[in-house]
Amino acid sequence: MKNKNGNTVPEKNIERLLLYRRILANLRREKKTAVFSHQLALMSDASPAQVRRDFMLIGYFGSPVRGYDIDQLIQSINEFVDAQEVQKVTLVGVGHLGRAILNYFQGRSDKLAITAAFDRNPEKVGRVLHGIHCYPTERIQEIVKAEGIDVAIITVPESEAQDVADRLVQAGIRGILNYAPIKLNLPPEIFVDNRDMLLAVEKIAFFARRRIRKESVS
Amino acid sequence: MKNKNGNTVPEKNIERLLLYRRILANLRREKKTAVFSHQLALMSDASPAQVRRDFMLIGYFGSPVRGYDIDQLIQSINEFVDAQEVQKVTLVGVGHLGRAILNYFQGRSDKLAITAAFDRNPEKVGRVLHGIHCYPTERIQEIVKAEGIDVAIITVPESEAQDVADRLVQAGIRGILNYAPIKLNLPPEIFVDNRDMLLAVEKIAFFARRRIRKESVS
DNA sequence: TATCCGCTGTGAATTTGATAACAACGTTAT
DNA sequence: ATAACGTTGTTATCAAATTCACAGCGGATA
Ligand SMILES: NC(=O)c1ccc[n+]([C@@H]2O[C@H](COP(=O)([O-])OP(=O)(O)OC[C@H]3O[C@@H](n4cnc5c(N)ncnc54)[C@H](O)[C@@H]3O)[C@@H](O)[C@H]2O)c1
Ligand SMILES: NC(=O)c1ccc[n+]([C@@H]2O[C@H](COP(=O)([O-])OP(=O)(O)OC[C@H]3O[C@@H](n4cnc5c(N)ncnc54)[C@H](O)[C@@H]3O)[C@@H](O)[C@H]2O)c1
Repeated sequence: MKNKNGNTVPEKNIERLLLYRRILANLRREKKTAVFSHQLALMSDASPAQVRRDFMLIGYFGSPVRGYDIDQLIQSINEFVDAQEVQKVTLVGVGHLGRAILNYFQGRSDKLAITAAFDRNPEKVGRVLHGIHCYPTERIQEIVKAEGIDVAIITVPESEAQDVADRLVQAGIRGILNYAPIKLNLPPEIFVDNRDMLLAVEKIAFFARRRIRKESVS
Repeated sequence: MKNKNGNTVPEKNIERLLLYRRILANLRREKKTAVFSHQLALMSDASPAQVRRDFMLIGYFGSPVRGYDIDQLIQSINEFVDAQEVQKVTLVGVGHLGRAILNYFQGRSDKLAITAAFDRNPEKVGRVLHGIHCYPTERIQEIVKAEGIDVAIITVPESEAQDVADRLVQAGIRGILNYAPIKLNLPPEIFVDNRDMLLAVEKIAFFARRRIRKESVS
């Protein structure tokens, strides 16, 4: 969690870098080859100064005349945020939400791959859903360790989430994306991101009433 | 948009207040009647001082001896964040993700209700999914206006999202929860929250790799 | 009674994050 | 030539968010 200067990298910087990367990939598809900070700023709801600061962080330098070379910039972001090899991801709880996510994830990233799913429902175990093999929950320890998976997505019911999380951590997982509406109690070195759709709608409902002009990204 | 002191309310404060409310509701179910700031802090990953500051914002005062009365505190948060009447929500795109969300949402909130869904697939139109009637996309304008819906959840494919968002705004929507991986171009008074699962996993993968194991001191 | 205790509410201090501002520098126009 | 231009990298400034730290208080203790 330290950058080359020995300081910790703030979460927000990483979020923005990942967003820039997606935008850049789209621009490249449109045959663009270079971009200025103010253009990226518009497309990402950041300020031009912030865009430039973010690129300072990863040590990429643009040209005052041509701006940022899109291919090189993507490459620099890749080097900063990606692992050397593909990082493996697992999903636990192949229900409504789990299947939607498996479906969405497929082929979207070349540096992340969901390589196994788990469920405790015997009807789902053994099947292949959206290209992913589904194993029984009991085999989490075995398979996560064998495959070297280090990120997990939890989409089991609220009541099961803590238990599943404990097993995953036991098996060596380092980061969790948790969709169950509950705070997981885990050791501090595990990076957890909670995604609660109900809290999100409640927040939007609040600001929709109050007419705040703002856009948030996550 | 303004609190009692005339200042705009930061998004983060609202997020935390909504989280406290959920935690408080759980505590009440366990027959607890009061809680201290340091207890809430533990359960919400905030600091005790921050918890107290958040309650300053909504003007609720606890007792140094008994702490915060759970029922009263919930009531105060309700008064601050909830609308007078139920706020109506719609969902557009009843696919994998859309159905998962309809399923999850049902009966979870008494101040928010999904009262209509939309899809352009004739097979889905006219059906009732998870208790919600599904209408054709062409009727967005008509039904959103008639029902007075002011928040929308977008779960259509990327290529359709901007068009759907434009229609919704046209129909009077004030806030959008957008699950399509694209930045919506909308007037600034519309509150938009983008939820991108892929960016989330990328971020977690980054910190999962980099997070330093905290050594326990013995 | 007097003393101690643990918590709240909050002003002040600190930390963190965002913006402004500008020197430096190729490019273009004249 | 050289002046004007537009953008970058970066420092200085500003703003927001968080934490600190402590007065004040009601209850418990002796
Ligand atoms: N954050 C969001 O946007 C959002 C949206 C919808 C649902 N959710 C949450 O996601 C979770 C799943 O929702 P859903 O609608 O997909 O539910 P679901 O019932 O359709 O799916 C749950 C799946 O988990 C499996 N499961 C249950 N216990 C398990 C265990 N111990 N180990 C492995 N698998 C187990 C079940 O067999 C089932 O396949 C719930 O916690 C729900 O609250 C979140
Ligand atoms: N952020 C996340 O976590 C996440 C996860 C999964 C999917 N997604 C995104 O959510 C969206 C939906 O994903 P999905 O897996 O449910 O896809 P899906 O194909 O299963 O569902 C899409 C639905 O939208 C309907 N639709 C298409 N065009 C429409 C239009 N113009 N008006 C109304 N309805 C229309 C289709 O008929 C279908 O029912 C996609 O944009 C996907 O990228 C996001």
